[in-house]
Amino acid sequence: MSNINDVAKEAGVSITTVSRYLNNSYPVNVNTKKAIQEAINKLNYKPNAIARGLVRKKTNTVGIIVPYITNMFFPEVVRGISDQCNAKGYDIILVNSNSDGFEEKKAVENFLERQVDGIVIIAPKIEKLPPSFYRKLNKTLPLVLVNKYFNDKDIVFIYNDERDGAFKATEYLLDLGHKNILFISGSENSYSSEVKIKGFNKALKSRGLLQKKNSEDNDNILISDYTSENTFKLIKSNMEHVRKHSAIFCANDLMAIGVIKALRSEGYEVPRDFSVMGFDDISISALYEPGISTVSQNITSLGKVSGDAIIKLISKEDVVRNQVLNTSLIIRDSCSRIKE
Amino acid sequence: MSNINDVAKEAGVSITTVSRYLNNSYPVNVNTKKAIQEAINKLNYKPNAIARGLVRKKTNTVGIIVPYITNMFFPEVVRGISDQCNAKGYDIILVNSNSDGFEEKKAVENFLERQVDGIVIIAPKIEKLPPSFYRKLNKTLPLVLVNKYFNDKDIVFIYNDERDGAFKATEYLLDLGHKNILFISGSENSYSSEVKIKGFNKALKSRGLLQKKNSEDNDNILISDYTSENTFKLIKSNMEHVRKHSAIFCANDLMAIGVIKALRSEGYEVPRDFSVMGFDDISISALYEPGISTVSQNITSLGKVSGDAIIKLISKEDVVRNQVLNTSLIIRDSCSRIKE
DNA sequence: TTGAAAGCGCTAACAA
DNA sequence: TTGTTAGCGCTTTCAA
Repeated sequence: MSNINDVAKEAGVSITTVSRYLNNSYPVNVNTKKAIQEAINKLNYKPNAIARGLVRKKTNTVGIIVPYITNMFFPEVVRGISDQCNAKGYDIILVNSNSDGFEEKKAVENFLERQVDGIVIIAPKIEKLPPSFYRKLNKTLPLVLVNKYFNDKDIVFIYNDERDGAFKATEYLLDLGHKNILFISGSENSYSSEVKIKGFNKALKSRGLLQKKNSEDNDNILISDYTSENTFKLIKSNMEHVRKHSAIFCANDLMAIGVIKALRSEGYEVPRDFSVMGFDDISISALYEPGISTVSQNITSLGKVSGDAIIKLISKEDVVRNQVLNTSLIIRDSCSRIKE
Repeated sequence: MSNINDVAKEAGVSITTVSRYLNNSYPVNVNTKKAIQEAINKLNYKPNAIARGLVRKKTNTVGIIVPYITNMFFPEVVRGISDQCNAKGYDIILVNSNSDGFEEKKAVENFLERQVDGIVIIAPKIEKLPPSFYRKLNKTLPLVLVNKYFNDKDIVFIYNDERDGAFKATEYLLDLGHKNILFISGSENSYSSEVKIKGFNKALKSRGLLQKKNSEDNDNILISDYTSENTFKLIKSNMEHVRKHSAIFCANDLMAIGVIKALRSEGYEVPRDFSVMGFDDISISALYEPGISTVSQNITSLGKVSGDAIIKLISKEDVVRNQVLNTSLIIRDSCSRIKE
């Protein structure tokens, strides 16, 4: 591997001039330019980004932390961020946290050592890591938090309006005449399930349908785990309870598929006997039969906007602190008007 | 941000001693250790990996190039590589090439400038970039090529035996009594489709069923584009031709779903009227109804083995040059014995 | 338009 | 067990 010295020697100039030519930072004589370029070609020289990063105190790198890269939702977001960053000359260091707060913290510290210019955390573990962690980090370097939110006016948050998505989906079901809607949550106390339940309840309340009880014995909510398999089992073993409802609203599409399969295995048809609504609009939902009505999370623009934001923060441009993206209802074939 | 000088001053020792403590490279007095650690804590010091990389000529980074991060197959591979690398203290720089040879080349050059310790290319564009490109790269630094192969005894290749997978799938169809099998290819002249067609033809030949023709008018092969939508259309507009066959073997699962949907919309049922076989075993295939019989590519171990290989290459350990992983037949419900 | 030299933060050879 | 010093490959003042 040749370095800038070799090039300078070969071209018969000083390394300063080579550097200037490389970076276009000062005028260089045309003939000198030619000589340098020839030397570069001859030696197959490539500037060392590490050395450059050391002196410039800028690595043109952004760190991304993702909970599960295998989760369909996230690669799409990573892709959006990565596209924006690459276009501006930044590279991506990607770390998979397994949705573990400790791993996330380790990744952040590693990023700091690596002198990344900015950090994007997708679905940060705000249930595990205290707000102070993120606040302090946000003071240290450009930071963007994606798809979660807590109250802080200095941090840049970019997320989908899941609450409104759940609200719209519930309204749609209500408009179809369903009065007893069962909600299948994906986890007990996560940010995402709480937000969706809020939207769900808001819609019920607006029609005077919200039962006034403490949340403990909410009997129109069942808790599953975001997987198709376990939701299948959950429905099968709670059929008696399920039968009291005419529509089932699931916190993600995978669970909606589990529900449909369970219902079928009990001899029911969707949407004939039950309406089933999903959330996320993963690619399966369009391919499945029946096509699953769901809430689209606008994943692509989530990534694009996040990538845009981190680049702007790094460039010290203004960025809106709190960007909430619209979700939209995707109507396919898994819901129908209630039979009287 | 404090540096090693600040720590040394604070602890009242030289920077060498701090460095030794940090790297555990030489014995340091217990009290000195304590003083240094206190200084580190007080100043919240983190070693600068860039500076360290410059002098050590090692960045603990591996570059990964992936054609489409949104393609379901690839995140799984990336995950495997990333797990292995992280466990050994390496970070991942990820670049999405859009399966474009030029982008891939740019990414490689960028990696070289960034002084990565090794490069893993998933599905390298060997149809566009000449073998010489990879051979030269392989002489420059540790390189692993995943899921493609060309004849070179110095490069480390890790790939699934797609040929054998296609062979086994075809044999299975043959064993069910199907004599007229239609193959849906995903592209015209790609490595992957050629390899699968070879396996397909080998099975036919072994039963004396291979038509002796030039490949131009192979009338048991239809060319699609790996998407569900276009395969749907292709089947619809070629129904007359399709009807001459009793089984359809698709080069990926998405196309299998497109085929099933098209068949349904023509009033047929799968597997009653046609048997349909996929390839890849993406997660939809288990959830779809009917469950799609397919060839599993062993994606997880593809990533794991690749990650392992690049680390070993970097550590100058021995690595098998040519690792082919077994594919396996996953039998679900989309194929049945032919009706007489 | 060009060059000499300092220095980015760190490691490692050499010396003590 | 510790410190001095050179230098990794580059950018950037300062001076010419």
